[in-house]
Amino acid sequence: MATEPDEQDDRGTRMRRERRAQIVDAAKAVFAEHGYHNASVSDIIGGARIARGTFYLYFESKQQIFETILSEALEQLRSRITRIDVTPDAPPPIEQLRGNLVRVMDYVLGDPHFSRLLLSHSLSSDAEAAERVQQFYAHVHGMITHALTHGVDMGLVRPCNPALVASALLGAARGIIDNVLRAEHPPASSAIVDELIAFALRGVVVAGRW
Amino acid sequence: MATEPDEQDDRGTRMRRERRAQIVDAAKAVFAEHGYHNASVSDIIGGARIARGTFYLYFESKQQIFETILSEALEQLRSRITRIDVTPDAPPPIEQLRGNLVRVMDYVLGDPHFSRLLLSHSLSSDAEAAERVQQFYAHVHGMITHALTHGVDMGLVRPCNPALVASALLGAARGIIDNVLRAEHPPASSAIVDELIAFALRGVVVAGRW
Amino acid sequence: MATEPDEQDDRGTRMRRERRAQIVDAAKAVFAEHGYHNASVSDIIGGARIARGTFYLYFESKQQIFETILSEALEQLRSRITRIDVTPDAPPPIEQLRGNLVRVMDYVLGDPHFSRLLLSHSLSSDAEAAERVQQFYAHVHGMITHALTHGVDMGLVRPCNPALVASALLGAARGIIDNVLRAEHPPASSAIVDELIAFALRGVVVAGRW
Amino acid sequence: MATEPDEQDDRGTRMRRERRAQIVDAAKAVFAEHGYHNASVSDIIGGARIARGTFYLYFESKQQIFETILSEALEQLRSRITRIDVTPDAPPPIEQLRGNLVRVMDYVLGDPHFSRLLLSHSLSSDAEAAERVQQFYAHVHGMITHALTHGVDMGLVRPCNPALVASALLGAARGIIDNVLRAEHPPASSAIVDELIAFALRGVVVAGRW
DNA sequence: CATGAATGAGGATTCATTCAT
DNA sequence: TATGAATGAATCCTCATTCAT
Repeated sequence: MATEPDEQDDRGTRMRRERRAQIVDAAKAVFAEHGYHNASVSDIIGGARIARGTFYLYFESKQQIFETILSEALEQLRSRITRIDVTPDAPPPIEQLRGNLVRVMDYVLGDPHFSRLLLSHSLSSDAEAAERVQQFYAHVHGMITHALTHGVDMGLVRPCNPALVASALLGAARGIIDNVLRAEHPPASSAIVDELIAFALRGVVVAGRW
Repeated sequence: MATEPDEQDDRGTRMRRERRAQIVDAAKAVFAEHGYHNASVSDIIGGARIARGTFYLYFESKQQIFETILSEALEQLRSRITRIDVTPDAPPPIEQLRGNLVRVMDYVLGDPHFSRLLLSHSLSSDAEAAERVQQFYAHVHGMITHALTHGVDMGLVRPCNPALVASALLGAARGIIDNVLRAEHPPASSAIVDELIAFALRGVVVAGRW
Repeated sequence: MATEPDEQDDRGTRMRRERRAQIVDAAKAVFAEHGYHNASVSDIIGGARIARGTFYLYFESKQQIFETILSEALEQLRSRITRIDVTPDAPPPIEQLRGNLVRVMDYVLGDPHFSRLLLSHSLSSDAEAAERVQQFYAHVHGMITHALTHGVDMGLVRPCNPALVASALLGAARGIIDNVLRAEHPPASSAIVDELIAFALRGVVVAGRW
Repeated sequence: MATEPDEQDDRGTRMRRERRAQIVDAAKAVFAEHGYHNASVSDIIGGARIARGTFYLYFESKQQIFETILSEALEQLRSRITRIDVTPDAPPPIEQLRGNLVRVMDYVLGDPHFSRLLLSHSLSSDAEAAERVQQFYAHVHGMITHALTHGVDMGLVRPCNPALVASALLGAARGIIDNVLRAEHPPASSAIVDELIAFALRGVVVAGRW
């Protein structure tokens, strides 16, 4: 009565969104701590302080909430990674790469629990989810492979097996993320990214040697 | 009766060892195919062609056989990685490194299924097992960090955050292993290792550039 | 405001009755289609286009609405069955019987879905409802038994175990109803009833034989 | 060691059969008392004095044991009903019919709980089971219809709608069974059957009248 | 030692009912 | 009165583990 129908609807929708987010947050924490299989719906509803039935009001099943969380996180990550623009007027490729990495790193540091989950994926959960994660990595791997191939053609990248080196690069990034997630006081994204880029470009040996 | 007690014991012991190995083999295959949680004791005893109770004569629990297998595999890997000897008479460090990597790679290619399991570890199984895997990686990470620190001191490695770069290196190795394990016809260990070493040492850019 | 209090009350009462009927109709359809247990309150409120809570404003429980519907239907049937009047001035008993059967048959054909429910009663729902249906059949069975006993006394009915034959007669009626309800194009009530009466009176053999 | 392998196997098989029968008996009683939906697996295992898991060692699900019981009972009944042989040398058809009915009646009286279940079928359980029961009745209905048609052709049965009268006959039989199952001290099968046959053949009126 | 039937704690999911708005 | 989000008891089913033979 005090509010217009629209406002009521809005409030209803907002409350629903908030409740949903509350469950998702609890689920993320639980999945991150125990893994998919060791996480029980009881854990999730306990964390979210809701009744058992309420969970099923918002998600069809434990599997579905997991896949939902996964998809949303992967979408977040995908949206933070943009294909590098090599047209003349675009910013230097390295700057674009750095931008991608900083954005990813920011996300990772902002949702550390779930990021841990992404790093240790595969067989842990169900086939559907594993496939989704796998596709995400394949997607990024493809982008890197493409960039490397391009770089080799342009004489910027030394001759190599692009697919293999792309795996190494992706692995290096994951390794650093893993390291950072374990740290109590992780460095700022930019510092981390600088180290990663330096390593990726020039390896570990001092310039000129070798 | 036909054999002396000692021989009986020997035979008994040997039979026990064989039976145990038979179970371990079956369990390895099952864990590799389904992951820890989706692997059931039924799958294992089915693969090993033994009765349910027999399994528990050789192993305390599903968890314990998993940890046993894990430990044995990690021990295999550990034994293939030797600390790099920097005394004057020792072979060149890079050769020693290459040797480590080739031996690891050979193991990985020789037991690809279980290696997959090692790559996607962490939360998949129980805390105990996750901890063991974690310790292994920490062990290797420590060795790399040590070597990098040493290399920086000696002026061979460019100044960097050794722990972070060690994570990148370890990640790169894992990335390449992951890639190789997915390949239908993986290259020979030495070719893979060459690519990894080249990347680790010099990154991706052409020499002289940058 | 535009209407007097009494009219308001009337309207309120009428609206309440209509709402109630709306729910009953939906519930009838749902129970008839799915049976008591497989019918969910969600199905009912979906059919009645009302909110969940509204249902409980009109009925205490799923069980109660079922029993209500059942009672109303049984009352309908009861009211269509009149005790046969054997006083001299009354119409011939057979005509009265035929009247009963035609009225019942008309009801059955008019609400075929729910009639199906009545035929397959007993254990399907809760004890209370089963008891009600049972009582209805017992009531009818009693009437038939009474009539048969009377008929035997009057020399119209051959000597028999009246209770047992009453069960057979009731069963025959139910069998025919069952048959008719399954038919796509059921015959007219009177045709069905003629067949039933002929069977009940004379059985299947040709007159004179046996 | 004291017994031959065969005997051991036999014993194992026998024990398994006995256990299975023990569960089936308990389930029959529970289903008969509460109906399919109101019967819980807990009720069954409570009645059978076994652990929860044991139930699933012998049956896949609550649904499956119900269908199994149903099928076995229907098979029992089917095997007790033989097609009536009208060749010259065969026993009189009425005697064959009586034999069928007595055998059915004996089964019904021997397993009264389950027989109750069969009488109140349909929507109570799952679609699969309802279908099976329905098919059984359709099978019997078909046999009766066939016999009636034949009887009409031979001039033994008065002209009628055979399918409708078959429903009445089947219903009469079910009605009598229902009555007998409710009785505390049911009459002997043959007495019941005599009454049913008399009713089916000649109806209720005294010979000569009408 | 070997066997496999039996066990029962634990987990996912459903749905009739309640209650704050 | 109407609403529909929230509740939680109840249910089915799985599977690691035990133990009598």
